Amino acid sequence: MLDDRKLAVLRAIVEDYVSTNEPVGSKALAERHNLKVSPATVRNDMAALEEEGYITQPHTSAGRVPTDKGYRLFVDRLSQVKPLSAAERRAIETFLAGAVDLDDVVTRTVRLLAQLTRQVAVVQYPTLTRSTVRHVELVPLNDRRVMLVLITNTGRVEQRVIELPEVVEETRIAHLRAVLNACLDGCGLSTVPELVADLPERLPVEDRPAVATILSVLLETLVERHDEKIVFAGAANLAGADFTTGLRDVLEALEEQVVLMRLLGETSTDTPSALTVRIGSENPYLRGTSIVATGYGSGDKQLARLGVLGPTRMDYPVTMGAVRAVARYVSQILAAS
Amino acid sequence: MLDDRKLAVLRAIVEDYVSTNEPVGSKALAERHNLKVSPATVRNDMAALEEEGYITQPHTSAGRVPTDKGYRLFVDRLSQVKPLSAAERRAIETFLAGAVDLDDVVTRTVRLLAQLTRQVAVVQYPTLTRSTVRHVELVPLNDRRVMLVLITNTGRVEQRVIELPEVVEETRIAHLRAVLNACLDGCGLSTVPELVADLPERLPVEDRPAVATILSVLLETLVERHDEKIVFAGAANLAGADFTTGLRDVLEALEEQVVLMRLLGETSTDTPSALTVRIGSENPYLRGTSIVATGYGSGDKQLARLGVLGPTRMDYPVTMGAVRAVARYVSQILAAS
DNA sequence: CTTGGCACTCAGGAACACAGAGTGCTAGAT
DNA sequence: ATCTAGCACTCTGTGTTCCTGAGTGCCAAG
Repeated sequence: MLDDRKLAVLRAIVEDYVSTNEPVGSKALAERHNLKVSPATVRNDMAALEEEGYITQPHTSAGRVPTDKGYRLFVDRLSQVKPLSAAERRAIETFLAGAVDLDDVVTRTVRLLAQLTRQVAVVQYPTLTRSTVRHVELVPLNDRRVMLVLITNTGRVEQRVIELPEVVEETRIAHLRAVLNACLDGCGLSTVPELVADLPERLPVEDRPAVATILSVLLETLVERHDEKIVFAGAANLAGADFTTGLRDVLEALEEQVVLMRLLGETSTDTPSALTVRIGSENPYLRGTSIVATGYGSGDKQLARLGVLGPTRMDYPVTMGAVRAVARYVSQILAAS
Repeated sequence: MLDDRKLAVLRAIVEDYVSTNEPVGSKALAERHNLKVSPATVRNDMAALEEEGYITQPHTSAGRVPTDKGYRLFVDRLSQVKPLSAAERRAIETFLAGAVDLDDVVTRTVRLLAQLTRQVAVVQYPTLTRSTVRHVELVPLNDRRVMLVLITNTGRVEQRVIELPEVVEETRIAHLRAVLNACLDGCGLSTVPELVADLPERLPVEDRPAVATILSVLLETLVERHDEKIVFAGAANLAGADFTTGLRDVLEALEEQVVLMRLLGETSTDTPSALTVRIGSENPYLRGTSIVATGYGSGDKQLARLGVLGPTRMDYPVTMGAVRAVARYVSQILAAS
């Protein structure tokens, strides 16, 4: 039903349309790609492809344009992820190498990816719940206030100022800190609630109000950042592109953490390190855009996701190559630190 | 040369043009605002105003449009900052009240301001250099690594992982921490370099390499964040507006910390709490946009600036009211915490 | 199954006319 | 001295028409 030549025609249509942004006709197609057949033959194939829903024409007697379904087939079967050039690889390495902390890694990554793909890049902060506790610190600020600092193995630091219900001596605070660390060090964040559940009972009764306050803040910190922050960069790249859905909608989505989260997160599959591509109407919101995403993280644990958002008419092989490469480098950086 | 009526005409032109986005003609003007003169008279005044450069016509025989100079006069002499409605004030209060830490305050503020003005809001993080040290913490991670945490009176926390040149016992670290805090607590960040200058000499010689490493990181932390981060929100509001300079340029500027910094920062004057307005070509970059900004901060110290960026054709009285109100509320919040 | 030929369709651009809004100017009214 | 009314003029924006060219679908021959 779809023989090799028809697939070749589809591939050619996608490639031409992506690079020219104009509906591609049978004649130009037969010339530019050396299919060794006449335009008329190409037309027949096109008719078949249109019949199947892979391409469409904006108006009667214009060239053809790929549909979402067409792009899908192209991505799945007709294209290969394009590796980056050596120069690009070097650029990535040097750019990411200079990062000083987690914030910096994320910021650099998102900018890098935006620049590399000339699209909007989106990076999710490593999710706390999959991280482990490296250290808990209680810093007395004065006799009624302590600062809780939670450090994770990904280098992320969360802090909260806590008002205590009563004056607590520094030595008690120090003791509590020791207990907390003994209890939590190295444990997964998601296990923290169980681990601290019986903690108040194991401490002197006079400390319980203060402990309860501190623990509730600790748990709140864990919950609050449960689905983690997402940052983006490269919004300027939207200016040129034309979206079927309004530009406004896209910009709004970018500032709406929840929407972004779903766009990125819902793509996660059994093998999170695989590239996932969502094309146009496959997206839950933002029907007019495509998303190329993948997981990243230190070692074998996937911590979070990053990706690129752009118009459906996008150079998928190149974009996929860039996303994959950046994800790998970031994972390396995170593993090293 | 510019009598009261001419000024009234200019005010009317600005107001009409801002609300309709169309060049305003003499007839409509004479009707809508009850200047009690005929269109012909208005025309004479308009001719005078154009002569002086306050208004211009896009093409012969179209209505008039204010020039940058016209807006400037309007802002300086013809308009009053419009206070917010009671409902808006309540909204601000409740929205900002829920903030849990400095990051949260800034994030909420910038979103609030964007929503309130329907423009792009820009908020600069409180500058470290004007803050004071509240606490320095050294957290041993293992025998070769410590984490340096610097807490300021604005609630900002900076942290760095430090690789020590040699193994240092925990007790030594604790001692150094005590010394550092005794030395720095409550001091202005800008005075830190002098204060720690002779510190190595006052400590046992065997600790010096480690101390030197730690101090250099501490100083680096101070310097690096010297000009602070700027965040923005409300980019979606750009979608509707039309900029003389391209939309792309504006989006690029928003992601370019340095440019934003200058746009916000260079407006600072002797009295930083005053509203500053830069109109169109008065801006160093981004000629086609206007910026309404002001300082904010706890107490009488101005810590940083916040503001709004939008098209030159902007409702200045309303925008100025919103910026002023938000700045005041944020200052309150910061002072309270 | 492929190819060449042919009639058909439609978007986009050029040429044109025209209505409407707005102006500048001058002469009269206050 | 200033305001007003009238009038001729100048534009932009819009609607109409026409035309070209790219591209198609179909059919009959290779």
